[in-house]
Amino acid sequence: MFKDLILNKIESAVTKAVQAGQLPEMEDYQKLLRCEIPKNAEYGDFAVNVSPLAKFARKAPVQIAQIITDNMDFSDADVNVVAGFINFKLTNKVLNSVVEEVLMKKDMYGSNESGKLQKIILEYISANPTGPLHIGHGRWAAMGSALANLLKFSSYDVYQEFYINDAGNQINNLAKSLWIRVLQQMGKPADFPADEELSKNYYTGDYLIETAQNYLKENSEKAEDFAKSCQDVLNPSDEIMKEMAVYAKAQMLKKQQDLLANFRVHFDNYFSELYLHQNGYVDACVKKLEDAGKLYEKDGAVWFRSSDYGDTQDRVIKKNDGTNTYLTADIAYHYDKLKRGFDKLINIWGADHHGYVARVKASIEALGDDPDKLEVLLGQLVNLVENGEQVRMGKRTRMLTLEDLIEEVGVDATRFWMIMRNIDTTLDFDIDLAKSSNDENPVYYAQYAHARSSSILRNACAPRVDVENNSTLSAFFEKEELENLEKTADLNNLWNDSDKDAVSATRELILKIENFKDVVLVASKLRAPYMLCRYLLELAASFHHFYNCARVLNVEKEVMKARLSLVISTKQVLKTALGLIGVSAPETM
RNA sequence: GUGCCCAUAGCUCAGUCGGAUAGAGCGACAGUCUCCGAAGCUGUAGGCCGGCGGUUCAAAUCCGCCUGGGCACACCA
Repeated sequence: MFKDLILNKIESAVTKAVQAGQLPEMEDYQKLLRCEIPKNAEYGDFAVNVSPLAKFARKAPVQIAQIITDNMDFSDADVNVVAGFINFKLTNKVLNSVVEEVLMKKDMYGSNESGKLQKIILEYISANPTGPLHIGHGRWAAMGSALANLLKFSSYDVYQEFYINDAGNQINNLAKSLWIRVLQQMGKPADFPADEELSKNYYTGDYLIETAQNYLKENSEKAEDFAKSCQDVLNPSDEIMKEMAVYAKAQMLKKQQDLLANFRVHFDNYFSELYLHQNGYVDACVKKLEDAGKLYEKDGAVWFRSSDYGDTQDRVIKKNDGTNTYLTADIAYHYDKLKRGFDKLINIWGADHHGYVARVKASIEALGDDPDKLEVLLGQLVNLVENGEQVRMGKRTRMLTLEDLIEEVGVDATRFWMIMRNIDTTLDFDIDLAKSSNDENPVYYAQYAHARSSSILRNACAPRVDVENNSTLSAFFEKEELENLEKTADLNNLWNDSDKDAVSATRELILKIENFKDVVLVASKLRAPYMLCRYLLELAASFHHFYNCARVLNVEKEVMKARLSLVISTKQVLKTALGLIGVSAPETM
């Protein structure tokens, strides 16, 4: 990366200056220096502000900048000093090397090794298998999968997991609800309680009707027997409950999984909460906390001393009816993750769960591990906007599921919009905009750049029509010729154009391509896939600008070869970046 | 009431460890297709970075207080 290269040059220049007595010894001064891209391109391609050194060097920033520059030997850039800034403008030769690098590394261009050896388990969505995924889940789904791609690209060893909350009361409610739907489908008198309080314990949405139909298709005889034996419709026997629970859970999970696959989200594992209970993991974990002296009894319940570890208060781990709380299973789950040998536990949680972070971290520490291994990304929620107004997800208005949304706006647009914003700002998802295939929709802007680059490459190899003579001309290039451009193209031809705009657009585009490496690195470090979206829009803009300033085809042959090399590089980076966020890179649109 | 997050152009948002004149997109206005895809490009207008203090050579950025919004404060999951 050029940024690193420049900082290295500065460091050796400083060393030289210190030896020459022009600058005093400065401890850890490197930390103060940052290589950045100037907002104003007139200053150059990169800049380093040396003002922070003024205090230690006891000199004015301009002087320091001048001393460093005088001691610098840097043939790859024009260097100049403005105030406390050292500005760098790279030579064309170095810019050529960027294009060469992309052509050589192809799919791997932009990847880095910063995450080497770190084993990460990334947990996200983790919905109850009690109904369809909603739009909020969609944000975690898109972000989580994009983050996984991104981290892998930075050489992290990423394992993606979905925690199924398939134990507890909600499942009983699901089973009861399915039973009512099954009876209804059999034509028997059955309905949810009319009382509003009581009906809260049922899933009254239509989606269980289909599940009931499927159940009857496969189990009609069994259902008849159940129906005969059932005395109280609202309180079926344990046998019926178990049957309904197992069936409903499996169906709901299957539906969720199918939808996620369609949404380009792939988990390495679906981890069942029930499994934790059934294998005694939860009890074992409670025992371990007890042995560590971190539990006590009060009011008939068992409490965990989470406040010993920074939580605002202690938490109940066993209710006075003897059953575990949700937290208990969660503690066991995270303990299990650690036992599986992961270095980092990254969770994506909705902001409404932020209160849980402290207690789960507390449990990790109480169980003798490092709480900093747990990294929770708290995501703000999604507001749906339609016709310029917020669609409340409440009971009265229509229920829009993730499936509905994807059907309405498509996978690409949904994913892009879900990832586009920083995770800690509330996302306004404007359905009308996301659906629109016009210039208001950023997804198409990025994809269009890819389609356009593809189109140029197609045209380069296609026979041409001579309108004046109504005859056919041969193509500019054979396919093989294009594939071997990195060997035959002389990239110096990028810079021969007397048109200043063409040259500066070329510079801008190449620098943007080079910037990709830095974006991947920073976005990985900050766990911020939204940066990829912003980058894509910037890269697309640079490409469109280049396209309008510099003709690629039907110019002098050597110029064509050089510019086609750049088009191929751009197309590659667009494709890689789109791939990381799970959005398709179309050849045509 | 307490804790977490947020407040930047008419709207939606960037601004990575404090640094040069605060940036995009949309919307508005004005240009631009006998030429590789006009889903594009070029230009103009638009800002007391919610308010007040503080730290600093330097604050949208850090600290304190205030205002306005979101979320959470269960022996629910």
